[in-house]
Amino acid sequence: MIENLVIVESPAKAKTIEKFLGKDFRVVSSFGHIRDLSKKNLGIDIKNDFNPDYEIPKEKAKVVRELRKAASESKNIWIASDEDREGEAIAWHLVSVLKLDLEKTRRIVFHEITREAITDAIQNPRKVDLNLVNSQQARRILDRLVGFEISPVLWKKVQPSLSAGRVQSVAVRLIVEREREIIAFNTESSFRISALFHPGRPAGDNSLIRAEASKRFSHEKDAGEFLELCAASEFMVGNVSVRPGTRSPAPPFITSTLQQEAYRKLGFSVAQTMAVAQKLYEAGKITYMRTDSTSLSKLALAKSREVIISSFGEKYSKTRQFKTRSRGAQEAHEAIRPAYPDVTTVTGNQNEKKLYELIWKRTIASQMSDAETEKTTISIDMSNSPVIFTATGEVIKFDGFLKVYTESTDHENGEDDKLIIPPVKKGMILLYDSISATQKYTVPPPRYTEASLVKKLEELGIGRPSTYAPTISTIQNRGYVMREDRAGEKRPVRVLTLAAGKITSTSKTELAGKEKSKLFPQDIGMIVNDFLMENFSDIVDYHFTAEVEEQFDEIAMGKLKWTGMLKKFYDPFHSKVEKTLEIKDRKTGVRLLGNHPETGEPVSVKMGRFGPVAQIGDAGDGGKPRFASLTRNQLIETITLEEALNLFRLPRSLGEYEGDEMVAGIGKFGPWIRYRDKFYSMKKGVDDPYTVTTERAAEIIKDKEENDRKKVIRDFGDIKVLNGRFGPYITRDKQNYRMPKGTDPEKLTKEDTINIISKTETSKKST
DNA sequence: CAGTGAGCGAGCTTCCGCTTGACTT
Repeated sequence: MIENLVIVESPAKAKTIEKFLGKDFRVVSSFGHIRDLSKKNLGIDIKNDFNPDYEIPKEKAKVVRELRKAASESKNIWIASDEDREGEAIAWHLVSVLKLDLEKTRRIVFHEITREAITDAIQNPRKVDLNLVNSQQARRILDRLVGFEISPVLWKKVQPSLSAGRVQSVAVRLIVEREREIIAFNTESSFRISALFHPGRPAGDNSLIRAEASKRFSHEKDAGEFLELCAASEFMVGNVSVRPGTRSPAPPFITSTLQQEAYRKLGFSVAQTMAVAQKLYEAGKITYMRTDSTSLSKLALAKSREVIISSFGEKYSKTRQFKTRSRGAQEAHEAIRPAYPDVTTVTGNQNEKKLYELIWKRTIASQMSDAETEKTTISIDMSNSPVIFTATGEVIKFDGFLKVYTESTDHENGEDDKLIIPPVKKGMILLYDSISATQKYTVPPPRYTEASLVKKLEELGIGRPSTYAPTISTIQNRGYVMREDRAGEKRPVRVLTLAAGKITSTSKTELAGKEKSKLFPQDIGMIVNDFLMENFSDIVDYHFTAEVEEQFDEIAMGKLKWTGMLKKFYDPFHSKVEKTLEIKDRKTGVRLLGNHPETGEPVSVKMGRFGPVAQIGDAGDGGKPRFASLTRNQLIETITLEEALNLFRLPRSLGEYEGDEMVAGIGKFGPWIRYRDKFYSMKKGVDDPYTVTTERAAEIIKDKEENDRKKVIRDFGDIKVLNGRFGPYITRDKQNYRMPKGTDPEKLTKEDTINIISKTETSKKST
């Protein structure tokens, strides 16, 4: 018999805690929730006060078996699941599944994983808080009702296998609406005037002052006239102001900020960040990575202080505790920090090292002094114009936390790098080195990255640390959005430059609209979003989660009955579901583009059975419409009549090669040529399926065939020795086998290859 | 891997939030 059994959620936590408790304690883990609503159907008896039908999922059967055994062998049971709504529910399910006594079971919580906190927790047990449990049940049931009643409506009225939910549908809405802002955006350009001044004779770069004019000019002509004014003007220093300032460090990482910074500084996807952090956590190198709290344990504060003082000196230390800002935070864990702040680097792969270093720097910097700065602003007046030039410069007087870490921003171009301003006085005459008018374009709002979407969701209080990464996967798996790159387009930039009294004009180009790893909505995402906006606007409302969260809080405080809250939500919601099911037609997002210029038939685009499709003509009156699939990057919302008509030019015949026809088309993976039932890819950026000639097509086929011939080194019928991207290999039944080192592929016999294959097969089985 | 786009019907899909392995390649 074991004296005491402690149940926690995470096995890594169990291991740590066991070390702190004596041998009278055994610590086991529940691996999160052990029970959930039935998977097969709704899992809720609506008529019977929303009575939930809980079951133990298959993958949890083993854990539950082991927990039951451990419980039966123990005298006292302590449930130490996390101190939040979900943790309380886990405790309650454990009581129920392990058939414990609700009155006798000791519920304890650790605010941090330190000996002190754990001993303190053991001395202050309480009972399971049923109000908190009920608020979790309300949350769980509401999410199930929303997801499992709206999704089937989508299957009937839009497309099978789609999904909707309180969290994912808002994530999609954000992306769709941002795209529409970008589509509607009108790019304008104006001329921005910047100048380089110097006091008297130029004395090298150090004495140059970079200043910007207060006025911008819409047209090149006006900008040119202003430069002429400048050529004839005298420049004099107006005001000089020197102001001290401070900069403070960012709070320690929580899940969302870690995801953002790992994306900005290391280029990690949200899922990748979580996977690497999980490794570090399991290895005991960092604290728990799914958290919404910025607070640090007393121990971490003290340790960080020691590290800072010994590395940088007393002056650099400033112990601080940050208030958690995020909405709906439940603060069951600490911030994400190094388990041992005195450990600066860790072993492990490159990504683990990089992420650890980032976490270490952020934590340490948060406990360091403010940086002290001095900001200088001077204005420069013109003798013949009211336009004023302004120059700003900043110097760091004391670096403080900046010694270790600076937070990145989402703005890619850090063009406002602060320069040092040489000492100047009011009334001093300045000479220009050069003054230029540069064409600047306005930019549309940026598309979301995975990380910036997480940031936005968190601001809205939607989703939890454990669900940000899965939510982003879900909306991509459903095809609602895709993470993509765009090459961007070149556009002209006009520059006028005044130097030594002469104005010259030049033309440059810049790249506009280049995108890397951004979230683009797809047609089906836009259609589903519009459908939800039309029929379930309250569910996809940005405030919906915040409003129900308020009610969950009231349930937790015992001020509101959870079944009553659900009824009040469900009745009007369900009648909307019923009403929406009465809609006759499927929503296809159909858009009429105009009429065919020759036949006059209507041309439209819509979501078809196999994806977005363009259509010429109607099906009624025995008419046979023609169809063509849209290509990647074309949207139903933005495609033009001309682009749609162009789609019908493919597939097109390219003439004959050695007596057989060649056909060009565009597929999922780019343009192709079909010849004798085989497909040949066209070269990206070289060949265009609309214009490729018969000769060029024949050449592509010849090249490919020659490459294929080179590819086969030995041919033994069912077994072949081939030349691949990574060198020679053996293939049989679509299975590939590596060549042992030092073999000459030309000399292989069939026997040899069979030997190699059987050797690889047996070594595979043994692992 | 790429082409399809008639219609019917059975059986399937789906949520959010807590936790990690056990599976494949």
